[in-house]
Amino acid sequence: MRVTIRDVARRAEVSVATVSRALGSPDRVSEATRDRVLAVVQELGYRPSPAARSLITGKTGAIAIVVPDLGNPFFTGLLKSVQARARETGHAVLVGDSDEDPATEQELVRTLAKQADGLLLCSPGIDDATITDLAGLTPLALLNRRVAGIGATVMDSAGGMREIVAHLAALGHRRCAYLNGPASSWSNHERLRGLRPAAAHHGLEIVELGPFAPRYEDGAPAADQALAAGVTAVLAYNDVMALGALARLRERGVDVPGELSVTGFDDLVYAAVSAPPLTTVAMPLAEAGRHAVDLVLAHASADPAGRLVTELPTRLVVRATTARVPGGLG
Amino acid sequence: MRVTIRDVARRAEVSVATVSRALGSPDRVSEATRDRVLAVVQELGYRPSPAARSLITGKTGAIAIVVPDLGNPFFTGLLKSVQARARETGHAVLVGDSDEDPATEQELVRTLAKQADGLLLCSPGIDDATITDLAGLTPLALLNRRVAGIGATVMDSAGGMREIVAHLAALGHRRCAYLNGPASSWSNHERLRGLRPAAAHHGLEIVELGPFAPRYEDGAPAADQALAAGVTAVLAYNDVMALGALARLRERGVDVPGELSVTGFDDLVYAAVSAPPLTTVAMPLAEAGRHAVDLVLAHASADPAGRLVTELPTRLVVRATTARVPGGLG
DNA sequence: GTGAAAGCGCTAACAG
DNA sequence: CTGTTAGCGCTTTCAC
Repeated sequence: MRVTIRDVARRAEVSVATVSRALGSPDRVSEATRDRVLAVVQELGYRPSPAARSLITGKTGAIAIVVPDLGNPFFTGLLKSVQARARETGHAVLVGDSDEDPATEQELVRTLAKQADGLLLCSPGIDDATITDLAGLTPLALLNRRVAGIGATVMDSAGGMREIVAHLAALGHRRCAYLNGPASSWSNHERLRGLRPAAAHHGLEIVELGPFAPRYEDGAPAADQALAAGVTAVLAYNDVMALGALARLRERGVDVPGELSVTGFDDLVYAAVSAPPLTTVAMPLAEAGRHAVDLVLAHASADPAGRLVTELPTRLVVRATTARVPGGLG
Repeated sequence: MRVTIRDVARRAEVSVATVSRALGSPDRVSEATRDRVLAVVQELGYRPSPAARSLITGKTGAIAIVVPDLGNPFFTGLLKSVQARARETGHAVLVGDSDEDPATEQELVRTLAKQADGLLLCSPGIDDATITDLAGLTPLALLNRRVAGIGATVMDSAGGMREIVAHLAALGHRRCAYLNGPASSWSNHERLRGLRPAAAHHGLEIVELGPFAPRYEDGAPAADQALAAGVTAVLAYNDVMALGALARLRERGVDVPGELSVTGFDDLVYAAVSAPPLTTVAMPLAEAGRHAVDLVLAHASADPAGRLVTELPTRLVVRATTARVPGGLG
């Protein structure tokens, strides 16, 4: 706004074109000129206007990410790594929080699409058709979701679920409850896709409860229902829900894992401080964020991005909320 | 990029100016014309280019926030409420994570300043002079920090600390450790500003340890030092650190609060699920975020913003990590 | 290697 | 109430 390219040009006694080149393609300017221009740039503290530049190049120098809940450490973990990678590539990051509302989510995408060179979408909520539609607006990369023809970075939920089931089965559990996340959530489907066959395979009966919102507060009613279902283990959709359930169980005097085993999903840092520390599945957040940024940027520059969808591995982390089934053979 | 204002103008058989007005100042266009234009806008899916608009108006329609660590729920809690408020006012939000590094922080501010109408800075790290300098670049609002002449929203750390001290003193503690946050952190100073006089007043001896980085992992060495210091209570700089310390203490078989009391600061959601649930001080994050956005926006539109700095109250939340001093009179 | 000039898409006077 | 016109700050042909 204050110091423009003309100020620099005048002071360096060159044309604005030369200033522009000195900054953008240093090798198309003589060394002497470049040094002089750069010195003036430094002296005046000149920074090109992103808006003006954007108007011409069509690039904004930003990427956007929209998530369902910034209160969930899973998404902020992703955001942190996205921000870091974006910075490395010289991009700013715009963030939108839809508060789990599909309509808001869509509006956010439509708005941010114009303000960013690419958009990362963590959207359990929107339907496939709409996503395909949205993908026409701007380079789009999905996180933890697959939609035909759209680039995505996913983490292996089904595999993680299989590990949980095997773990529980090995501990002698035969009747467990699964606390569903949002019904429309892709991640929830994936959990089920891993859970059901694995349970059948191990002869585990699964009582499905919910759906519940993936919020800490919703862990309480979920825990109550699980208790009423007469199971020996509870598999929660994610850590946040498991943590909420744990708090409720303690409130009701239920011994975890003595009377009831509990598992989460995500391995938030705080899973380690719960009482007791939570058995859960670790998600490769840092890698996923980095990967998704590269994916959307490649797409934005029409690079042949390589694989359209990449699946990153997950890993069971056994802590202290799972134990042998009560009254079992020990 | 694709459908421009001219396309709309042509299709609606009006001039581009009319389209612009129909969108921006609906009351300066006849109802009939407006409806026709709006219909075409709808039909074509036209959205004004933020870059072009920005170039003229000088407004970007975004506000930026830079924080030291997106992995800390304290900052993401703030971010969530900032995002919500920004959306209400029609602004996008840019986020920068400095990873606790002052140099990165400053670079982030300088970059984002050009891309936003205002900037919220959570900067424990940068020195006052630099902040004053930065404030010349763009409307700036500080969060949890006071610098002369600059708008700020702060939460009453000192007051919270006083409450903790009074609580601990009432439980019979006489020798406590304080785990310092970053030495240069304004919040840490504020904690001390509340702590020292209150401790003196209550006849409490304080062993100051650290500084430590306000990260979960740094809770472990902090806990070890506190243990070596032979105190009966440990006051951590914040919850994240307290949670890390708690994990370490459990690892070492120390009974909290039987042998040692522990307090945090911030009241993150996860403070309630720790083992045991953490006694801490609740910070008015939601209100602070909202307030800061309004402050910076008022500043950006040269409104007489009212109070330059607003202090929001904090509140002690007693949970289960504090108890009577061991061997006390019970 | 450098300069002049033409816009990028839009808003804001200024006329009518 | 509506149209014409002049840029916002910059990059990018196109000449020289």
